[in-house]
Amino acid sequence: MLIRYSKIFLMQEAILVMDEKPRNRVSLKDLANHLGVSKTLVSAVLNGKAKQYRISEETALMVKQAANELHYSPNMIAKGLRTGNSQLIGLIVTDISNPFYSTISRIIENKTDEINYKVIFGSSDESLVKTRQLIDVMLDKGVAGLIIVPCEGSQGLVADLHSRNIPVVLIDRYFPELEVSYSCLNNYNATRQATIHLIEQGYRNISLIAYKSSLSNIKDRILGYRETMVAHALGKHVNVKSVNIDNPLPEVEKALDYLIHRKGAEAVIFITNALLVAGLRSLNKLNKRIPDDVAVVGFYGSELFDLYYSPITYVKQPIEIITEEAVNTLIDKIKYGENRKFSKTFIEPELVIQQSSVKPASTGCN
Amino acid sequence: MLIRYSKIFLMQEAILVMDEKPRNRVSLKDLANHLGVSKTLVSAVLNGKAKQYRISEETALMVKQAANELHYSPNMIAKGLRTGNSQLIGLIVTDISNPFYSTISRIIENKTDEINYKVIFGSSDESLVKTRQLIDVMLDKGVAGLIIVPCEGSQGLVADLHSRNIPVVLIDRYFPELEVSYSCLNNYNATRQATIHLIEQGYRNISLIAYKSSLSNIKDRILGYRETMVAHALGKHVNVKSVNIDNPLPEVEKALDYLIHRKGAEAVIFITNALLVAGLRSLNKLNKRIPDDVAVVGFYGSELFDLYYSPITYVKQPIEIITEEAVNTLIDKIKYGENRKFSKTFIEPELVIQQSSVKPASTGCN
DNA sequence: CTGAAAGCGCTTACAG
DNA sequence: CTGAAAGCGCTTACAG
Repeated sequence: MLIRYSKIFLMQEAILVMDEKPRNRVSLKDLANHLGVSKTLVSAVLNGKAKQYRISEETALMVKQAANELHYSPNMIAKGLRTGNSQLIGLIVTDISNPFYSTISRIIENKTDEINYKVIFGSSDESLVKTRQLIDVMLDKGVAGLIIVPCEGSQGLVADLHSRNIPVVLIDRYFPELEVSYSCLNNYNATRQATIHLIEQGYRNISLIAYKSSLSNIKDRILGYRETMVAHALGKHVNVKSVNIDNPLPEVEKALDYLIHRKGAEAVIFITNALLVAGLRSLNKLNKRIPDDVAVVGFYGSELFDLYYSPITYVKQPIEIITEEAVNTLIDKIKYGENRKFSKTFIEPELVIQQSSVKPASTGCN
Repeated sequence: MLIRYSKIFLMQEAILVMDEKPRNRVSLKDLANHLGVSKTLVSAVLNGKAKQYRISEETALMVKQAANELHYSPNMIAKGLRTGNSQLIGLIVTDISNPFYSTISRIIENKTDEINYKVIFGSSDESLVKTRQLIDVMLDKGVAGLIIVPCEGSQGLVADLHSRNIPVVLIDRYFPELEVSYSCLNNYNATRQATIHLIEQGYRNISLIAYKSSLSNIKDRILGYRETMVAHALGKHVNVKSVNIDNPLPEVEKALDYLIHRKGAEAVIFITNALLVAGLRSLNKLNKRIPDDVAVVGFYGSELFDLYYSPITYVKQPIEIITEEAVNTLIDKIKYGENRKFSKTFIEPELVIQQSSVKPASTGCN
């Protein structure tokens, strides 16, 4: 084995002396010349248009065989330039290193693989400027369409894309004022379910910790909680604390301290994964036990939460379904044009109930 | 606001009647015509070659202004076809939804952004076939180079890339028999440090749980443990259990049961994050407390492990440094050719010591 | 200082 | 059934 590779290196060095970049790709022209036919013919056969061009089966077979033998593989850049389709789609998320978004990326990868598209991604970090830059670069690269987790204030960018008839689908968040397709969790129902569950467990004084944000997902989550509380005549216990999106820990700690000690909170809903992590840290620091001192419901649980001393109840997002819907919509748009139809999708959440929200020595349902 | 967007939609519909795809990008030609100059001139100016072509400053300024006003932005596909550089780099990881690899992706994104490259990614799922397909597709898309987490048995593919003089850098794993650049953790030292730490804590009967794999990172981790044990005259306590890479949970459980009950293991090192998670689940099930019944050291900790009832000691990978080194090497190769230099980099790990590996009622160091 | 022309590797009317 | 030619939007010798 070792010897074999050494050999390759020796050969390689020899080649290098002659030519710095021996990227010996065989082109359509090479193939055509080799066979003594025209590029048109080869192109037609290799694109499965032999029938349409009424090319004889023998000829077609000959071309295909040669293509295999010579390891011909089409230059997608040239193809893209000619057809205007690079077989690339752009994905703009908040941060690819966030497991939620990397999971979305993976699902998009799987779905687009089937139709031979590749994904180029970018992280916006919730920045409008970065989002704009990413969109521009991706368009320059010739993406056929975009899937975007839109940041706050990016309505204009998205509307612009739409008005230029560029296929775009929003995911995770949407803009109610825009007629741009999206696929999201039903965030209203998510906190609604969480709240009802806590009420059924016998909790009354239920608080919610959120982000300061005008994004649809955040607003809907707050609304779902608030309206459910009011509907159960618990309006007087509605307490929403909104913290800054970056470095939420100190604010969360202060909020929890306040909610528990001043407001008598018996249960807290954390509406994002990062808030939950900050919340658990804070509760440890405040020496509060879950669920004995305070019940907890989170969002989008990591499997590690199952290992917590008090496994955490959380709102599960059917990410796979949400994402697949977005991809399907995008593919549809790429095929038939952006403005053909406007698809809004809300996927229902699932509440995974674990120990953290179950009332100890349960007093039963109300 | 709402009204403004409605208006846009109405206009849009009007346009649509006339033309299905009004992608009104302005091209170099458009710009040249608009200005009454040649494409050559415009191209030179916009590529910062005004000086080189001795173009007057006024002319250059005029061109730049017009480019801004008309929102000209170069078609990278055309540019890529002509120059043979698509400003794209390919990233092949095991699974982009794995936080370790998505973190790598993010760092690569940041680094390549600086030089205006975009990343297309693909997940190999440790499959040779998928790896081959991904490489082919990415090459077809014209990537300027590749960063690869190579799966088992992919030496041939990597060597082939190298011999075709395609810039490639391996990350996380390497093939000692290939002269292909890589950037990895010093895995030997990682388990070495972990083992020494446990020995210093007074543990003697230390086991290790690994994957069945011939990959360098796995082999080095096992070796680091084994040799350190032997060096401390603990060879008789060397116990390595290797489980299957997919669905490790049942095997890990069986292994732990055996190691603890038959072999009297006092401490266990889990050499990947997934193994650690499986290990914690299993220990819970076996009713073993950490570190009282058994001490634990893991790899690449999630911040959630800090929240565990017994915060987990783990080997921290300086992912940022490892990745940046890989990117720098790749960029270098893209600029100067793959075979210019062969860079092997091992980054030193850092052991983050927490409660899970600290001997209770400590008997001190040996 | 500036422009006409060729060509990157494809596809697609068009002509035969 | 098959091929010559144009053209996608760029860059780069080359000529002036």
